[in-house]
Amino acid sequence: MRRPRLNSLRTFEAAARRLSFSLAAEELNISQAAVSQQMRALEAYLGAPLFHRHHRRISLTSVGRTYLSAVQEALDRLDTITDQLFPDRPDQSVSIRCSSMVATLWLAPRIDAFRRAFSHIDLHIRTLDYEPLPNQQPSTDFEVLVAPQNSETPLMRPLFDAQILPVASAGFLAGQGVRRPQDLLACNLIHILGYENDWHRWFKTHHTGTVTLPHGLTVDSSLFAIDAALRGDGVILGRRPFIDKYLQSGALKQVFAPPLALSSTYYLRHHAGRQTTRNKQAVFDWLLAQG
Amino acid sequence: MRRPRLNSLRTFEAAARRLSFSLAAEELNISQAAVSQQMRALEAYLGAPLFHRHHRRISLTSVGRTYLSAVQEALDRLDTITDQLFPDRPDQSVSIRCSSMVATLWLAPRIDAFRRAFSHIDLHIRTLDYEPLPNQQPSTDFEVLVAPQNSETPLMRPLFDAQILPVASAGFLAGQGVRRPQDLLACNLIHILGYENDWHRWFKTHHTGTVTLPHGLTVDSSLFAIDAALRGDGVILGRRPFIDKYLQSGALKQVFAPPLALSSTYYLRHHAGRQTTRNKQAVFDWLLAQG
DNA sequence: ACTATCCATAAGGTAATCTAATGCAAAGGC
DNA sequence: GCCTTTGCATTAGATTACCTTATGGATAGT
Repeated sequence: MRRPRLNSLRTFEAAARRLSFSLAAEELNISQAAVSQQMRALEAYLGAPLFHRHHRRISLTSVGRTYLSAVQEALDRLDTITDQLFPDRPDQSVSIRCSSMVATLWLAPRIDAFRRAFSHIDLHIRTLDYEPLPNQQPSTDFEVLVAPQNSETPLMRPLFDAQILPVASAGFLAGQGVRRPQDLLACNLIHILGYENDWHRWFKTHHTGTVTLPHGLTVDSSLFAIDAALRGDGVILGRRPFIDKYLQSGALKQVFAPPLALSSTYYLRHHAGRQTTRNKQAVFDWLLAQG
Repeated sequence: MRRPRLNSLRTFEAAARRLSFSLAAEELNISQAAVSQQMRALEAYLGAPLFHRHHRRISLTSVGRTYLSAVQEALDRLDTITDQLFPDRPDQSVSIRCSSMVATLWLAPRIDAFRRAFSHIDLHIRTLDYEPLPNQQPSTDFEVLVAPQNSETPLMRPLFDAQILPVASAGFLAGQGVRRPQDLLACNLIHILGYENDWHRWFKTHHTGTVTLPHGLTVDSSLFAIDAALRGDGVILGRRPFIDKYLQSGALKQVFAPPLALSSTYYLRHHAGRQTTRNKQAVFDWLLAQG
């Protein structure tokens, strides 16, 4: 006897509130045609038109207006109680742990696209620059981390390869005349806590002979290091693709021609201990595609 | 952010109210497996169990109980306002016009099956024994009527062929010794208003020679005629399949061996003037399959 | 023990729903 | 006025959600 197509009431609410099928479609992340069809079906089911169709706009019929307020009230009530009773729905939020550099320079620029692709999913970002304790229960769904090559498993897939190479501001470089790796030893090298070894690795790879590293500035975050380099405080071991935008804008310059770089692989790890849902899997795949 | 699978709330309401997936499935006309899957999906979505699973029964969790009352209130509200605003939903009811005999002896025995097949559809039966005025707007979706053979069109399909043959109660026949058609002329023939011609047709077909019909009892409805025959008041021209159940039980007997019968075709007509919906089409097909 | 009952699960099919492409009509820009 | 843009309708085809059938496990009743 009674059975409105409940899902289509969500569509009706949006279309009636926005007074536009197109805007409702955008809001619901479906096509305009889908809204049109659903409304046609709903009206056929109810046996009365809900909308007046004008040339380039729609308006509510009298009964449509009445129905809208009733539907809004019922859906509001339902949504409110659902949110109250089930505040954190695992399938509706995704948490990801990564360094502040990854968060700021890789993830943040993609958040807009993320929201477009997954408008109904909350994204929780937790930045932690230190290494996780190996035996600890993971607290996030995903994690972006650096690991040796060939670390790939189904739950830990390569995201991108980072190039680690010396960069500095154009202004800083102009005054130094750096040509060969060993010339760098005379410059202000900027060090990052937790990554102290990188300069050693770099010199070991690209310079033969013993090296005594100058200790100019040491900062505790890659982001600060980049800031310092942008201000012309010295040379950092920058990591592409994070610093690509500064290289493109010319704010930072590569000290040498491309080959003089280290490489390390960033992985995206899926913590299987936590419940794996369809949505999380979709986000996992989307993030990989961004790599 | 928020998006409960609205349709599954209907299932939840039924399952929680009946405290049984099987009974809910029956009520909703879906399989038990479908209920089980929907509840699993809903719980996964909400991130919390709604039911305790016991050995052969389920019970609500505390949060499930709270959710049930909220969902019931919201759905009730929605259903109430929908029924108020749209009292006659064309897709939710089907009307059919037929004679009282067809209604009582053909349709009524099938109503149970109909409700099982279309539990959400209201069936309106209008019995009218007189012929419809040809140029009048049809007031029902379907109509069962007798028409000449070869009357078939896409909108008017043959439902079954009725055999018209003399029958009477066993007790009545025992006292009469009827052997040949003309023996009938000495019996009480029961006539039906509107079908007066049938006896003439029968004698014309199965008896050569002029006939003067005895006029015993005349009733204004086939149902009364059958009643009269059951009481032993005389012989009627009964119509199979309507009287099949009396023949099977022995309450009525065929006066002659089977060949001595007339035949007429009952059709199911679909009134296209009225809105044709998916449901109405399904009912049309179902009725034809019953024929 | 044995049977019947109820829920869970998996595989596969059906039906609902969506998208992409296109049409149409009117409004707004030039 | 003509042209472009905008918004809804419609269709066919693809995709996804949903349902059914079949099966298994567990237990309560016989």
